[in-house]
Amino acid sequence: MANDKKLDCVILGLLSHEDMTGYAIKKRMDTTLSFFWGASFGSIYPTLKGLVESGLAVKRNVVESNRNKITYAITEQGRIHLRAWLALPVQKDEIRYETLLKLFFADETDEKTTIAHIRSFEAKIRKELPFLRGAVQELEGIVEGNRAHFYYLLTAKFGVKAYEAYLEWCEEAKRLLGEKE
Amino acid sequence: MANDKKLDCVILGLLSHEDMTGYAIKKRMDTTLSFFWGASFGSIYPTLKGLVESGLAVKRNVVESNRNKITYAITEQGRIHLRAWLALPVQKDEIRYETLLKLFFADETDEKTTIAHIRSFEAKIRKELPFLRGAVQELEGIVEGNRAHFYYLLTAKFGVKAYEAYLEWCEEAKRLLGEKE
DNA sequence: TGACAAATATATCGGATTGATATATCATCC
DNA sequence: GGATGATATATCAATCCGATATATTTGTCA
Repeated sequence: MANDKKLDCVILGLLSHEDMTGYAIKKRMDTTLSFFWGASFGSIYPTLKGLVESGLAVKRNVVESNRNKITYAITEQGRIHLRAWLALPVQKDEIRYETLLKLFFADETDEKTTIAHIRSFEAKIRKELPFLRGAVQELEGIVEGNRAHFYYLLTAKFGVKAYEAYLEWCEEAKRLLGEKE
Repeated sequence: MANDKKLDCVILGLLSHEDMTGYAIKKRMDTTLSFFWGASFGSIYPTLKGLVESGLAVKRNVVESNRNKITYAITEQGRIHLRAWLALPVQKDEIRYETLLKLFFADETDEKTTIAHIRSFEAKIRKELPFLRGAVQELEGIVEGNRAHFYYLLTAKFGVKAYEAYLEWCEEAKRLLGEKE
């Protein structure tokens, strides 16, 4: 199995911390990882299937509080795969900001629409920033001696710095759009 | 034709500025738009075909300096489609930073590897920042009265602010990784 | 002038991924 | 008891990327 299927490695990374169900993996994606990565159910479940088939993870039927769950655990082979990927150079870092796309082509629309896009971008950032700041504060307290928490802290700090810069830009963009008229 | 195929709208946006070949569209994606959007040949050519089939663009065989080119132009219908999309709320802004992903799972690897990832991220940003700063400076000179240039300027300013924040984070991350030992 | 690399230009294909949708069970609240 | 929402798994069409193939033109160095 090649090391270039990203989601294989993301899921193995999550499983390296703890055993998880597909649903729990999705939830983690939508919370902790959401500001720098994402994945859908439509990719998570087939990927888990593939990981089991190639021996990188194992499946365990668990009954917990009267509910049947399928929990996945990383294997030694899976850990080797994960480490090999971590050692490879980063292939791609990319942004896909539809807001900037619409802004770039905004000469085809009216200013009101454009300002609305910026405001809604700003609102989204303002809403997410407290969670990132909260994570930083919480992690700074408990990071001593825990490597996993330390790295989580570094990513959260990235998020805070980036989002603060975005908000500064929003102010400037709104000001320039206002002056323009 | 629905308004939810992003690449349709991106290409129509580019064609709203000037007629272009598929190749020129790809080049624009890899330069001006690269820090907030991307597209491959494997999506650009089929999309152009689709745009022509649905009457949003027209194809023109052009002979320029002994070379046969297929140039595409936006139609009035295409402009209507573009404007409708611009008026819709933004569906999704997303980051996919493999660097942050590898950092998040870095407790499975050694510190040397992690620092190397951060350094190479930093190098990439440092390399691209001058282009963005150059664009801002150039555009600030010629922006008067040109709406398209003004919006291009706003996106470039976003890039500069974001990239400067990234570099600050790189310094902090390297420092914290150093102190850790 | 000939050779070779690089840029221009178009096109296709497998595989990865999203977004939507479907199904079902369990927990909670009124 | 019924509604709603969370948990949980799964599939599918549409979309998109990355790699690859092909061919022509331009530029450069010998």
